[in-house]
Amino acid sequence: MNDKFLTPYNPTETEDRIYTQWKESEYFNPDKLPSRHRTPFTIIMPPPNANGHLHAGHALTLTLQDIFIRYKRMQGFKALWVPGADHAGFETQIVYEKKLEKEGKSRFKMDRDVLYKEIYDFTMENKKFMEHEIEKMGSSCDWSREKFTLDPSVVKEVQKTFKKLYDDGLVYRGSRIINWCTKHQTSLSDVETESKEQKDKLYYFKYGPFTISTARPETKFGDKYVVMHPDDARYAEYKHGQTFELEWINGPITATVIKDEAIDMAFGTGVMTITPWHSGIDFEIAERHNLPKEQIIDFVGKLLPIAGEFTGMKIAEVRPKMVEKLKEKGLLVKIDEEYVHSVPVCYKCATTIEPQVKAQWFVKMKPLAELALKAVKEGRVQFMPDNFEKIFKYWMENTLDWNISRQIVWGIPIPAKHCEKCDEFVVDTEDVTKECQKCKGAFVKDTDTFDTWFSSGQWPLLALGYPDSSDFKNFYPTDLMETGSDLIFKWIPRMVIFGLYLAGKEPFRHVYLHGMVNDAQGKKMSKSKGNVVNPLDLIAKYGTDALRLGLVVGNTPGSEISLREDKIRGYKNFSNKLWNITRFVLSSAEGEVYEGKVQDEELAKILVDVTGDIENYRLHLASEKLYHYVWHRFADEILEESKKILKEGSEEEKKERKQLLLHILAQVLRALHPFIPFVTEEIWAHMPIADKKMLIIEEWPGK
RNA sequence: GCGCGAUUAGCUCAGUUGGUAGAGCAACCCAUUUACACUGGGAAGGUCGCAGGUUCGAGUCCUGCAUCGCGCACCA
Repeated sequence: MNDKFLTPYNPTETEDRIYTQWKESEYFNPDKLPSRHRTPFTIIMPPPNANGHLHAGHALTLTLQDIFIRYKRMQGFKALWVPGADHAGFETQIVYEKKLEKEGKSRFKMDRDVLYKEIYDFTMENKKFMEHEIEKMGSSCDWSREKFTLDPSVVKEVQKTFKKLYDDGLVYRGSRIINWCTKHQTSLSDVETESKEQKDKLYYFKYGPFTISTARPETKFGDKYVVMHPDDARYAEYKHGQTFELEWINGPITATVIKDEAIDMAFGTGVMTITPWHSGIDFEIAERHNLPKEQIIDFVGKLLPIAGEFTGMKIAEVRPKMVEKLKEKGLLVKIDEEYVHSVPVCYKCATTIEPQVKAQWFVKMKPLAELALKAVKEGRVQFMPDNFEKIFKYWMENTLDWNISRQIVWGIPIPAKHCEKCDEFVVDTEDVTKECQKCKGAFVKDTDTFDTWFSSGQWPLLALGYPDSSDFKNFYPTDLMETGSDLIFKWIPRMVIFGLYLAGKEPFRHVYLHGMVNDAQGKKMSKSKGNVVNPLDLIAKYGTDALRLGLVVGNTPGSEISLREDKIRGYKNFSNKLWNITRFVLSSAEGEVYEGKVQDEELAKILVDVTGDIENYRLHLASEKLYHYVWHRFADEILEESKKILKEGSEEEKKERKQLLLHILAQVLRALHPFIPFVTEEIWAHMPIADKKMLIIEEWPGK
């Protein structure tokens, strides 16, 4: 027996060496697998952001995907797992802006090209860390196929998709209400905002014969339309279109009555004035009745000249001052101090979103969402756990047009131009149009970039080299998409849509969504709370195998998991237990070669069970069953009873028992390999088995 | 306001089709160098959130309620 089993298992010493062996074997590459591997099984890795280090959530997703890939590879599938890296437009730009802030710089004072180059270098540097960490997790992904979301071929294809959507009438440029982050100076899509509940004051003002209420008096300077529900009996005497004179903030104005069903009669007085430039609802009302829109607040959050004496002031400053002024004019009716409502905030900096009207590129979602909805209803895309199907459908039935323009440099440029003179625009992927056909003015390139999710949404296609590559022909549609449940809106629907729209086929058949990884007390990890767990620290202490098992056992699909160190420590002990079992088996069976003749019905039955569990995405059960069998059945009982047989049995009984021990150990190593690949591969190398291959391509033991 | 999820041992969580409650950790007792102390054996610990219902039988199915968490909407 090898002396190495005389000392406890050392993950740190083992893991990097084994990973190198796997890489050298080239078995991560499906084209290099032995001939028994014919039917493709494909997973596209959700590309981690290339702007920093991996967190616990990455550790979980990589573990789950690697388990499925290794399992399928052992079963004889032509397993492909495509790794990637995401430039993560807005998020990376924010990370870099924070870095600039620390250095006392601002991106708004920098040349665009210089800034782009700096973020590019920063990203390339961080991409290396991220890739190294994917390797540390034991991920058996095919590095020869790795893609980056800013690879020239990817950029080109994303721009072509934009052109195609435009030609098909599914992308349009429009001046519509958008979510504007005054800190980051960019528009955001609806999924890039969050709701924040807060308590504000609700002000009631006299507006001619009416009393209106508002939480945002500072937007009211230009309000000239007063709106009420057509069925509201209280205001039946006022007719739609009727005008009246009134005294308002900065003097007398003429206002018009508008009747619209969007008004909630139960709210406040049932009457409101509208500010179409700074409110989604008001914008819609204005659109319906063809009313003018006027900007009150500029893009940095300061009042425009329409505010008269308040021009140039910030919102927070203006609000009390103008309320005071209205009070002096006798127009303040009352103030409700306890008005609790939610406001949209930037999901990254929590700055309150200022709705603005701005010319942007939009994707017309309804016809595309219908494609996705149909695919899900027909079962061509299935969710695990299946309650996500309901959420997906609801979302697809209630889509808003998607703003894909971002006013940031870090991203894929939108291939469009507009005329300096008349604002005519043109989509130009080849950069050939120089002059406006309408007015002969000069065209300038759009400086906006795409929403990251516009390119990420096409990732299953792009990662496989859509449209012409052989990989795309061989491996699309993919089999499984494993990602966090928080991406059910941001990402999953967009991938389904683009897959169906561009390739005519759903991008994946199954979606497995894991829950968020929380700290030991079940609290969300965040830098501000200081409870962030770094997977690399855990790997250094307990080994990757232990971390992987700790993330998988008892973790049901979709539900949150509390990451506790004592649990991971327990699974480090399991690796060592397996190590010592091997020590006992190999020393007991010294000189014996595994003949593969014995069977063990009990184990065979468990392996059938485990196989069923994995097939049905019950990894938490599969892993626990194996753990329990190895520790409490194989070690505690079978090994113990073997001691007596090996000591007192006949020669025949001894030989049979040795074969049985080798058999169980071999089967258990195979079955555990997807879960704890390092220690099993290491032990496998010392098994007395003739003509064995590396464990990574050995046959899966269950039926 | 609408929707989703959770509520099971001290803690963190399993419990696949309804058939006398499980794991890991912690705590308790015993064993003291055993393949493994990163160990073994043992014992203890739960009216499965509450109230009804269906059933021969409910942690599991149905209804209602409560508490916690999350998402969406409104956000005048």
